[in-house]
Amino acid sequence: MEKITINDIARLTGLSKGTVDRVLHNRGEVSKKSYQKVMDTIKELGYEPNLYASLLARAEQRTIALLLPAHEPGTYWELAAKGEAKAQAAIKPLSLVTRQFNYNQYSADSFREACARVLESNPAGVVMAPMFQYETQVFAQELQTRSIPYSLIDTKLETPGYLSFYGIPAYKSGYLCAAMLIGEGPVKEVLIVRIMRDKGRQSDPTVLRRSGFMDYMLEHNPGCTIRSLFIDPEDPAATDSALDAFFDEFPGVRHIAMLNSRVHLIVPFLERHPIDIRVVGFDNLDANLDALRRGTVSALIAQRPEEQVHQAIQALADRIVFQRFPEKTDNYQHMDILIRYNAEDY
Amino acid sequence: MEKITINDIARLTGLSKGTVDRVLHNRGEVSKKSYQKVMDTIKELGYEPNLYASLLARAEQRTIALLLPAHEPGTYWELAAKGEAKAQAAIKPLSLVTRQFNYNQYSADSFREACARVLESNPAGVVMAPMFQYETQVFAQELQTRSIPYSLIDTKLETPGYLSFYGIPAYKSGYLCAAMLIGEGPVKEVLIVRIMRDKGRQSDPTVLRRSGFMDYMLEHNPGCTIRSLFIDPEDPAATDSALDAFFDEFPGVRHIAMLNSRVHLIVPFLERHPIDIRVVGFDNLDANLDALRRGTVSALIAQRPEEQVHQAIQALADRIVFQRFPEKTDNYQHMDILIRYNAEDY
DNA sequence: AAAATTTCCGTTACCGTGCACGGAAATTCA
DNA sequence: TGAATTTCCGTGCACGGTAACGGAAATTTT
Repeated sequence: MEKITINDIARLTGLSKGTVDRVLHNRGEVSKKSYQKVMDTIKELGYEPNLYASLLARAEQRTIALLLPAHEPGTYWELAAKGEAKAQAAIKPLSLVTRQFNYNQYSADSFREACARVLESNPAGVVMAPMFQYETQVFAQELQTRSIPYSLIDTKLETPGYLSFYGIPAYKSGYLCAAMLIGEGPVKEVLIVRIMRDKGRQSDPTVLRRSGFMDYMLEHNPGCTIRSLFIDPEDPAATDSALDAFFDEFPGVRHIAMLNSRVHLIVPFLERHPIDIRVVGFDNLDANLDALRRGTVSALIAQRPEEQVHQAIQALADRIVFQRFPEKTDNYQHMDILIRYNAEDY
Repeated sequence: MEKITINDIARLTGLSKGTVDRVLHNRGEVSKKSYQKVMDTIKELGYEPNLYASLLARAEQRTIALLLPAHEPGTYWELAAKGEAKAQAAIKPLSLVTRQFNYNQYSADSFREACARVLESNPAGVVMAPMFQYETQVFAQELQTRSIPYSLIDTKLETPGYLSFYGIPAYKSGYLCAAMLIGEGPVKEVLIVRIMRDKGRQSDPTVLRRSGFMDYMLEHNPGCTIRSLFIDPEDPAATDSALDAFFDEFPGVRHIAMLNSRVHLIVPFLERHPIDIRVVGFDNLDANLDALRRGTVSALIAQRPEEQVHQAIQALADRIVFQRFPEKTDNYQHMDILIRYNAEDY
């Protein structure tokens, strides 16, 4: 089981390793005859280049671009950004670094502009959390022509030739949310609190999540009335009064779901009005975890965005450095259920 | 931002790279003074060895030994063994391989014998799931004198100089189990099904788990009667009749907990007797997951043993190859709550 | 046919570490 | 004090590829 090296090939073909190298990277300047001879004996001996030697000789640092929505402290995308740090450490020994590019998740223009910046940086790979179907496709197309591999996280938009996807199944997460909210028991009415800005937009995962929620309700609790209330994350006072007005009108509601990461927005209201309400939300933001530990929120469904970026970066690194392709393209992750008693070590 | 190499260190200290190398791998033959000087400038310049060059130069394979209880198909320890495969792939580029050594978890002799085999194989590191306090300490001692780093998983026994521990907090897991079983509601009586063989043994995590369970009951439901039933995993018929007898005597019981991974053992009984019983168990064995999906088991608390071995191996690899020490020695993992609706993508 | 190109290939100096080998300096022994 | 060890350290090759450089051979141009 001897290791075949480039020198063996050179010796056997009667050529020099310089020529063999030229063949391997087909950068020309080799006669047809020599080319064939080298290719043949490579195949015959099953030669495989030594990655380390190759990387050592090249010794350049390549970078993986991270294309994420801009994030304020304490918001969902900040969690994702945290995964970058972990991944950094892991890929550093591979001479890879990451670099983050942000865009405004409510502006396609800003996304386009961020894409341009990414391309300009000439990355070895890209991890992105896409929001805009069309723009993302255009970008993916461009990446493909430049043969830059890319992975998707969070939202799986249909784009050509992505290396891998990491995220939770959106529909099922809504279904699970409903199950956590009402269980099997009959409930007369539930409230879904939604974000005003999302009203027109209806991003893909939000729609799917709500549809999973609705289906669970239909299957397990068809008689239940589902009410909606829109709040403005920028305006806590308005949020409070909207909730006040809502409970004036529908005082019997005892179950609230929020299908996004913003459940902490309604926590102040809930804690001022000591009615026993069951509340289920998403994602392990610090503010959410605090509310969970205090008992104001009953359960959270968490999707570990840190893990998503971590794994996506890892997959890209494997592809870039080792030419390894992931076994599965679509990696749906486990949805974590957090309650008061298992949130501590999270 | 120039890359610091071993030559830079040599030049700056006025020594040769041979000496620097000896310091880096502390294989002696270096005077105290030189050692200090090298260490200082390494730290000062933030030198990090080039992985590729190192691997290229060495090109030998070292092995990490995995010391686990022997596992039949479909048992808890089989899950742990699965983590080995994942870790294999990750550490392969580091010229590391893993090798598994098994012992009978009910025989200290067999453990001792397995330890001997591990030592004989001269591993670069050891990951072990210990069961026997005394024997484990002896073994750990021996590893230390040979300066072989080791990590613990699953059960944290007090041993000298372990590199890291990965597992779930045993006490809290029992507490959580009780919470999942009865929630806040008052319950008159619950049944804990236990494994006969464990009766005398009382391994550390089992005791802690039960005590967490009891404390939750005491705090949230003091009036509840807690009954125990011992079953023999080797004898399904006896298990069935024991359960039959139990429910003849206490027909009112509607809540069952099993504080180990064997909840699947009582599933056949439960599915033949269509009483609406809430059942909570541990660990994502296939048989348990199936029962969960069918609704026979209400919830499982999973501890991802695959992750435990994976991370433990990774930590060891970091230590062995990069001389990097983990930030935290004790890594308590998150306890996953599995119910019917989030078990699919697990 | 000589000169000018072009094509093709071998040589060689790296890349950053690991480690065997041998020798100088310091220490211990006789 | 000289010999024998021991301690400590430098030298130099190996690991397997990469790519610049320059030169010989083949081809084209004048």
